[in-house]
Amino acid sequence: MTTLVMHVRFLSGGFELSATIRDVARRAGVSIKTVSRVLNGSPRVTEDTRQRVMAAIDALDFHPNAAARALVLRKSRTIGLVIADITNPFFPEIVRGVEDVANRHNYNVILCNTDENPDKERCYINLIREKQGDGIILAGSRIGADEVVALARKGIHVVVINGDVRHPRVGVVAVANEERAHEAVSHLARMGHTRIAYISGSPMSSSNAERLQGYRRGHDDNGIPLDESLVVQAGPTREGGFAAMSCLLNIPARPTAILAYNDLQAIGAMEAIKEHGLTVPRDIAVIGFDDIQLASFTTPPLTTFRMPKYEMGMRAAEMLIGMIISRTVRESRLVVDPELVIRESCGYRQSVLTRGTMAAGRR
Amino acid sequence: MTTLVMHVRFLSGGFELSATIRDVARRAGVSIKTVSRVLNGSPRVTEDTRQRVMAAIDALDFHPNAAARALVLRKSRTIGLVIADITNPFFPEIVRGVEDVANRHNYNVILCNTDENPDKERCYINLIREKQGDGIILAGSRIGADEVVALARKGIHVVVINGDVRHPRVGVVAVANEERAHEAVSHLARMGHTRIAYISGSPMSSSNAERLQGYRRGHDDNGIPLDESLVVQAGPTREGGFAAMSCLLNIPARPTAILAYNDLQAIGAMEAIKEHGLTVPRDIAVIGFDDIQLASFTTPPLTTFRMPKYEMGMRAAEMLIGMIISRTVRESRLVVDPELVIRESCGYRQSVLTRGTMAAGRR
DNA sequence: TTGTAGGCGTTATCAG
DNA sequence: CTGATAACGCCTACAA
Repeated sequence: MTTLVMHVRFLSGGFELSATIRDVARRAGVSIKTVSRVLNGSPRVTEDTRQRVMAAIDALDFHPNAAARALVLRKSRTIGLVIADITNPFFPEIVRGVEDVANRHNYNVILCNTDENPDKERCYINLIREKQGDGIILAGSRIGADEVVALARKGIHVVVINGDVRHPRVGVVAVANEERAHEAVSHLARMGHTRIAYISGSPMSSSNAERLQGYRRGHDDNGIPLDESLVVQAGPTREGGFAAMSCLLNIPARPTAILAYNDLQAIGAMEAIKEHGLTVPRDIAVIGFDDIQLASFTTPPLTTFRMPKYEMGMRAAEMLIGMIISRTVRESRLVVDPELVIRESCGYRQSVLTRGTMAAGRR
Repeated sequence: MTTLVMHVRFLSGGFELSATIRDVARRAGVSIKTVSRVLNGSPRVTEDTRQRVMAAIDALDFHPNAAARALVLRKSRTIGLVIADITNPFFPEIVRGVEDVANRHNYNVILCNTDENPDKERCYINLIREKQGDGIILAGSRIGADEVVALARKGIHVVVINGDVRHPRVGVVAVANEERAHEAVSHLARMGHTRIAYISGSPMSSSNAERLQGYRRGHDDNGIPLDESLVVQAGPTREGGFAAMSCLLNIPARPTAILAYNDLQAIGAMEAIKEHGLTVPRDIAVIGFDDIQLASFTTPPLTTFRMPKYEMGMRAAEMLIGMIISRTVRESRLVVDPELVIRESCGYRQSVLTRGTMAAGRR
């Protein structure tokens, strides 16, 4: 008893130590466990004592120590959200969707930007594990599917957004990437295009691989010869798209249509085209992916596939929290099918004639 | 000893328990403390034993439990980042700035969206405290300065971005809001405008209050009569700006110029103006705040004040981590002065004449 | 309804 | 250079 008192005095000399459950118990004249019960909303406690405990709690400005709780409970009510880059307009809504449902379930979100760097991604995943994160959502993941599966095997709950991991213990919010890229090519083919370029994203990206696959299949199915020199890789940014397009503009038989991995690249490409003195869509048609907010503001407005970003984030978080709570995956895979939003960057080639139709097709 | 073995067996029946420092110690044939020393990079350990420990660590796929560490160390290497809404393009870059320096210092970021709801904000702040966050960054805070000071008094490290808290223990990355709003009004006055409206943000926002103040002072200093009916409040969104502008368009003597609390509102306002059959800037000039990416893509491109968003996030994080490490504030206040980026939404009234000049002033 | 004892995984204080 | 042991704050059995 004496040592305890000394100890307390010693510490409070230097710092104002935050109150513990023990202090609350003492002040309320009850046991520690009773306080714990009150904190956890156990019904097995008298209203009277509950009041006393509550009074003590805010008299002492007590806040339960989540670290201590996480230590014994082995759950932190924290999830990790690993994305490529919050600065890419594709992600904020996803993040918001995740955060909203997390918050609703009393979870917190640790945000991690990987810049599509697999090592950074692994590093973050480890950190989340160490922080006892209850689960991880991977969006824009650039590590291998096998690594993700390995995580799941270790008992870590993980949900992948726009990835292609197939494993019963890995939740997936997938996107019909191949089908849509195929659709884009068909759409362009119908308009008479035969030289269609693909501005590719990261080779480590499964969604990119899927789109590329759809792009290739689209050529086959529409009887268009595939010219691999029309596939050029770039970073997932405006700058990347600009650079890629610049290359594309310099090849002898330049493309008449562009499918870009994402809107940012598509926008960059349009800028390059303009700078080259050409016009979109008259000289070159452009189609993107994502439908970020900017897409409807460019000149001309960008034709693109609309991703239900907020919903994807929501679903992923619901899935993850479901896994955490039930320790199982109810529905491990969900496929989102983005819709083609036709704006003016990819009008029909005889665009002047059909202008009215085009305008009606907007929004 | 027996109990221990039984215990382990019992648990491993149900789950694969992750290895602890104790397991590593046993496997490496050293004491727990030695493992701890290796983990923390203490030099007081033989290279030989270090090797053995390291081997044991990855043989067991050991990951130190940050919760346990946080419990004893009273620091979690986690900071809370409380923002209004990641979906508002003003925030992603700030968040990125924060996350980058946090990561560089081995800190993690818990992201919280408050939607400008003070209660939600308080709730998040409490959560961060409970999670033993080492500090908090508030961006777009809507709680009172006194509450922030109270936090600091309790020993919680806090940095406010774009807020007006004055206290030696609160870090602040401030913005010269009043001065810039004043400049905007002066700029408009010089162009001949006398009916300048202000689309206001949240009344709880200190940055809004500052801009409003500058708006008012700008009227005084330029000899323009102030008409309070030209100040209308709205949410910090396109929808908010649209709604506010719609009101403004319906008053008898409608304004000829708009200063909006942020770009999103300004863009919404331009949409309302267009929908009303009027033209920007000929009929109504518009100036925003922030210079979000969209701003340069609108028709016409938006004149606005460029916020160094990434840098603001960086500085805030550096300040916070500095406070955490040194337990003091070296430079508690830093003022950022956004620059007016003149685009076409606010050309000179005789804009046709000076078109060349305007274009030169653009980016 | 309430209280007591022991442990969660790590670090820190002392000895050796 | 290394090791035993007591915290850190909370929760869960079990007892009362």
